[in-house]
Amino acid sequence: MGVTKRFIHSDYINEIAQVAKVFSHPARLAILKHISEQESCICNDLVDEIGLSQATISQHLTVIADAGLLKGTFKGKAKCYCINLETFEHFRVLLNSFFVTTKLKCC
Amino acid sequence: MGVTKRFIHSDYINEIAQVAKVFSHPARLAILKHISEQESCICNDLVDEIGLSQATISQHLTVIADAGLLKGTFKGKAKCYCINLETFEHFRVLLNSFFVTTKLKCC
DNA sequence: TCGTAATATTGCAATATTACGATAATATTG
DNA sequence: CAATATTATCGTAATATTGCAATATTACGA
Repeated sequence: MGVTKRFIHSDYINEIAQVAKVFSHPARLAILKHISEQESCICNDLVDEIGLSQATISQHLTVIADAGLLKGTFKGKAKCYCINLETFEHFRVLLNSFFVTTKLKCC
Repeated sequence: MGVTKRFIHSDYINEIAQVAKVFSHPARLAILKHISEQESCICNDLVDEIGLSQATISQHLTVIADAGLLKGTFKGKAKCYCINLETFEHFRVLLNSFFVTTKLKCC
């Protein structure tokens, strides 16, 4: 089918899966890395740095932004992206919580 | 195209993306949770607990096992699964490292 | 060895994802 | 306003993923 049956799982499980999905593509990780290293970043820079087309980079940026991981402002012609640290930290804690709570009960 | 261009990224980035992918499906998270809560687990129990077919559960178990997250032994007719804590902890540290190192350099 | 129970594999249909070229939209500069 | 630069969106092709029924395999007990 190709469609994930989310309704059979808890909200907690679904949220973690959704968060993990954002980080499950190397291009998105690379984008996050690049943005973090430059404090702010222009999409066109990313196109040069990473070897993907502008359209593809823009798509990945949308996924990252939809997850709430970006704060975008305009600076000159280019859109200036910045990582939303609050969301980023929230995701770190969320993912870690899965590991910790799972580990505690394991054999 | 549908095919991820892994060769343009570093091994580190690719490894983290691969790990995140394992955790990016709610069924796999649910399976890990169930196994951890029962110390050991039979696939058929998972089929009852989670609302997916035996074939689908088995497929997800393969993905989890291929990642090195399971230790499987035989107990009676059923296969007894147990989480590989070393790998599990390794993955936790790996994912966390991405967050920590990215965060440190961010604006 | 035969039957049974449990798990794995195969094949398929439906949907999702990835990637890119073309083009549109938006903002800045002249 | 026109030209330019930058980013977003659309359409499309190729591949991946998800899920299940059917079947195969495996292990055990009679």
